[in-house]
Amino acid sequence: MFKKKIIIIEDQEDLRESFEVIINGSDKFFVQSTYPNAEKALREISKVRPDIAMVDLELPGMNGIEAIKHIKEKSPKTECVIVTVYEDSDLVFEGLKAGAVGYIIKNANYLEIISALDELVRGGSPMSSQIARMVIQNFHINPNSPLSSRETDVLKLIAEGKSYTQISEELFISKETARSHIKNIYVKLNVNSKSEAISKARKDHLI
Amino acid sequence: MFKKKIIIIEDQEDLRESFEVIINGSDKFFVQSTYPNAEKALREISKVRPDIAMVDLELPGMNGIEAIKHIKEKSPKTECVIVTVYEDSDLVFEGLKAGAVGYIIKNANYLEIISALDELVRGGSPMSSQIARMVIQNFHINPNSPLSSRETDVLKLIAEGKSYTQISEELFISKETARSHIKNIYVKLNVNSKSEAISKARKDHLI
DNA sequence: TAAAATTCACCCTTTTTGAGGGATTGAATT
DNA sequence: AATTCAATCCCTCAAAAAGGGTGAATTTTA
Repeated sequence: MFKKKIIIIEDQEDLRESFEVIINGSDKFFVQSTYPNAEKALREISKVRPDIAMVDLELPGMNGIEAIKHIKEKSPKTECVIVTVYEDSDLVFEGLKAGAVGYIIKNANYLEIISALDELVRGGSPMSSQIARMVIQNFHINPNSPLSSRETDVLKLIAEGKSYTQISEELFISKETARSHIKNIYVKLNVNSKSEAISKARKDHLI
Repeated sequence: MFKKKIIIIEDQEDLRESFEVIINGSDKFFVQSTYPNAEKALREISKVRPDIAMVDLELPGMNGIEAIKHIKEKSPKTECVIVTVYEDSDLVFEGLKAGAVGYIIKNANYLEIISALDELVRGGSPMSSQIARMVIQNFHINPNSPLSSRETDVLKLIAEGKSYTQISEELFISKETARSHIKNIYVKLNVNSKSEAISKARKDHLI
């Protein structure tokens, strides 16, 4: 088994060093290099290609969210872990959306850090259940939808880019019926085009 | 503080009863009623309106996934928890997508069950880090996209239902350029319409 | 330097869209 | 019993959009 190559992007020197010591003390991981900001890390990421990047969310210059996006662009196989003081914040959620697969709390102890990294390489995502809830709620549909179930069916197909004709074929109704539903959807959502309907539907989690 | 009202939908009588005993032994929860299948539960759900529904995934008749969907329709405020033997499966993931907010393993002990329910009422989602990974990977984009960044920009707008003209306006390019990009997208994705492009893009997490 | 990405133009035909109308049936609620 | 709502279907019309083909200039990047 090869040790997993890790880089650390963290502006606080003490933290950077304590993480390094802890990780280098393990038998599964080693720290390849550390960076005080995202810019310096991004300059080398393509050559270094680490297995794991630990990214602080609050960095001078480019913030952690943007850093994660760039890392995933330049080195897609690198798994990003958020390092944060705030256990449960929207910021962590943004980081996960940007491409991170989990996060580590700044004041975590040796065991917590190593076990989080362990979970990671075993294909898991270390995160609190609060964050997990935020994540899954993102693809739960809104139970207070103003639309009828048939209208929701139609809207889903609209969101897949289907035309009136295609929708009518998939739902075994006439094209005119599909158009009727769509007109009613427009009235209920207060929009007047497919694209507006899709935007509103996604924003309000109607589909 | 009122105790949280729970219903259990589980076909195995022994499990149903042991869950009931465990939960009724806690000071924060009580079992209002139990059901051996989804159909019977759904007949009463609108009147009972439990705070929490514990739903087995493998039920005779209607399965747990469908049951969860129906529960969320009829009683949106009821939080569904999956009860399953398989800790990490696509089935659990499907249940979460259907509207569940977490899951409990069938052979969990008293403490695990109560702490999972506790996490739930505190706004968390009890789940393993393996499941968490599956969940977040659902909104990570594919780093091996065949599309250029500009093409991806265009595709995102297509997925919002935008027309050639709207796309050109939003990206400050001419309509013909937008068409060019779209034609190239069609070739790269091997499709020949907007709807096909959207389907493929979503399936492959290109957007 | 060569390849890829980004930009734009003009040809063409067919389909779709959105805005107006209106109508019927059946189920659920009051 | 009355009424509302969902779901189904039909019509017209003009404007917009879509999709296919072909070619080419410019910039960026590997």
